[in-house]
Amino acid sequence: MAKSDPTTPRERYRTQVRAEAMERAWEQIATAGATAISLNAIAKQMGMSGPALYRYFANRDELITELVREAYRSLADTLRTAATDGADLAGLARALRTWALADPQRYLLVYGTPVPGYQAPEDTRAISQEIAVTLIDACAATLPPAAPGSPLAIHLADHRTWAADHPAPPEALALFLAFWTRLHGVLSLELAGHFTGMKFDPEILFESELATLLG
Amino acid sequence: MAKSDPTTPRERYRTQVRAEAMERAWEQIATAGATAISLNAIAKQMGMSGPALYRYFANRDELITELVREAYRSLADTLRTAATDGADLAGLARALRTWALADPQRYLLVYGTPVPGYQAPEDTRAISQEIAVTLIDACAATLPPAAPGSPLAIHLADHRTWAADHPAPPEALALFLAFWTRLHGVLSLELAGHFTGMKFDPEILFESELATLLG
DNA sequence: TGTACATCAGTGAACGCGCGTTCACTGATGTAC
DNA sequence: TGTACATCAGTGAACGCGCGTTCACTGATGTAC
Repeated sequence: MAKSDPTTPRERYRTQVRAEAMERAWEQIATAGATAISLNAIAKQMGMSGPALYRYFANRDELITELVREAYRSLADTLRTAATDGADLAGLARALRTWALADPQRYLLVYGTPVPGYQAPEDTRAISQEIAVTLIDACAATLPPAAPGSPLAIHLADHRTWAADHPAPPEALALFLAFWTRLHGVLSLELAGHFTGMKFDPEILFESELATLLG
Repeated sequence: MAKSDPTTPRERYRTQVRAEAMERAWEQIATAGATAISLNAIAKQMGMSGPALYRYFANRDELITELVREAYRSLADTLRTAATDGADLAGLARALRTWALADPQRYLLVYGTPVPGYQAPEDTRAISQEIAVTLIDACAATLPPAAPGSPLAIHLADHRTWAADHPAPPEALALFLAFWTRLHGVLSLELAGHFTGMKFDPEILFESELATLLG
């Protein structure tokens, strides 16, 4: 049993060190932003030499890719869990905001200004689509029975490959895009600090946008 | 006449070199993002030595500050000119989008993820307020006579210092915030490349959001 | 259980790079008499 | 108009820093007989 177990002690150690490195990477991101991620600095903070980390990551880009993947996965899981627990679109919106506020730089790594010189890998697109599908499901359930066909909805009826060809009515796709972009608008400005100094409460704005979305 | 002119040849030369340095800086931003701005690289591209630029900018932060100021000024002027020429809220929205698409990194420098380690100076707040006031004016003119007092509007009635205590009805302030955050939501995702791959037209989404805003 | 070997984690030195910034200096441009 | 001086632009060398990454090597951990 233990013999056939594919996770040898060495393999377990490897994943452990990788996990700790990514932990430190998140701390570094939280402090100085995604651009500042440095294998040397992470290694130093783990008490080991710079080149040692190259046993665990091929290079800096692979580390960033892993972080992006982890962030996407975390959000996808958060939303899917909420949906499974019976959350409606409003509940998903609040889950999204909670997730974003828990670690602003994690949100911005994925949805903020791209890290210069870094190209996101193809397979994150799959997770991104998974997130979209979860939200489109909730949008379809929220939709009033006879929603009017807006120009956007008409356009989307023929452009739904990005949504994994989700069979929802085009109005649900339109609702999802409004949901996504509006909440991102509030969240990204809030997380980037563009509301600090203005003395109003961003949460009220968020809730107001959400209420408008739900009609 | 020419004697009392305060712009001596030397001063004119100074402003000229400063202008060219900022030109190169914008090119550098367009290529590699705001984080990559480097006095040395700019100097080299101008055919002069690195330290020479320190005659024109106290340090890297002052250059960035000047770029931020220039971006804000450009947007403020663009919107004010459009408003003076009789543009309504929709016209201002399209002027904003045109301005953003003309130089995506310029938009992101101001409204994107903040440059790590850089603190924006106080006086940009004034230009930012000028932009807000221009838009709030247009929002007030767009507002239906008897707009309902949403929770957000009620909240904003007592929190309008950020809008330079604009005397518009709180519903106009609420409309401005929706205007700003929704259009930023679409624009920032578009400029950051989050719609590439999805095959739909972001402009249709932008126009759809705009139509919804105007009721 | 014990020995011989292979695997792999981690080190330190090194390469080349670019950065921000300071400083002493040259040479050209302006100013004052 | 011509000379003497002050101002200022730009240079090259230098400092210290951190980065990504490669490489030859040591030492510990596992594996096979």
